[in-house]
Amino acid sequence: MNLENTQVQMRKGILEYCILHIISRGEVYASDMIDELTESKMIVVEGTLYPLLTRLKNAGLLEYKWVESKSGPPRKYYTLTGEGNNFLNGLTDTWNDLVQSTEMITNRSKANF
Amino acid sequence: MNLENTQVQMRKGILEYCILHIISRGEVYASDMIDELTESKMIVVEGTLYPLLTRLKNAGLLEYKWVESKSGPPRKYYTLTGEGNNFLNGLTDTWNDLVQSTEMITNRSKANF
DNA sequence: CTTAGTACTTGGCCATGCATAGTACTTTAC
DNA sequence: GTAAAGTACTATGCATGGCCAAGTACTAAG
Repeated sequence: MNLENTQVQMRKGILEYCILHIISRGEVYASDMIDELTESKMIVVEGTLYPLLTRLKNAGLLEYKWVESKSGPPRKYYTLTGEGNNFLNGLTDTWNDLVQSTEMITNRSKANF
Repeated sequence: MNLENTQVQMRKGILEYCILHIISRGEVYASDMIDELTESKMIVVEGTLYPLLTRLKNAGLLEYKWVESKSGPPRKYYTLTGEGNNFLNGLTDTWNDLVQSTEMITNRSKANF
């Protein structure tokens, strides 16, 4: 029961939401996403991201196309499908509800419930 | 890959934080917590709460005392230990960071990244 | 004594994040 | 031409926590 472990647990599911959001803004490939996530302090490693992308693709939320690169192997550039967009909207609601619920609880302590 | 499932995943770890917060405000027993969590739309069922309380107690974050009830069996009234308080503070930071990171990502879509 | 209500317990399932190791392609160096 | 380094993606197996479902135990009402 340490903090690190709880941080991992708190991240669960939220990453999916963040990834979909990033992809919704335009075509990106895995390293782009890792860069942006790291920049936002949402640390993610390859072993987490790639399986997640595969899962989302298999679920029909994403699609990709291969694009050749000048420095290394070709890259998968991802985009959201229509279904992916709907799913993202659902997740947005879920996330907002969750944040609001949590705030409702944590702010009550100040108000001497 | 459905919304419900993701909602469950998103809840992971956050519940722990909410529970500790509720207990930090004063002695409560399980049904009190469920009532408050339900009120805040953070739906929780017995099978989720009780094991969580046991885990937190075994980790030394909580302690309880039995209090007899006039309408049913005695109740476990929980309070935070010193260690529990420290842990709660850590979780507060973690949660705030997570919310901030997520907002950093989700708000960028509006700004035409 | 039986029934209903309240409070707590237990065992097993499942999805996700992660660590780790591995594959495949391209460019550069010799 | 081939060895080394770098980049991008793949695969496997584990740990954790929320949840379902069934079960125990105590009290009060009929």
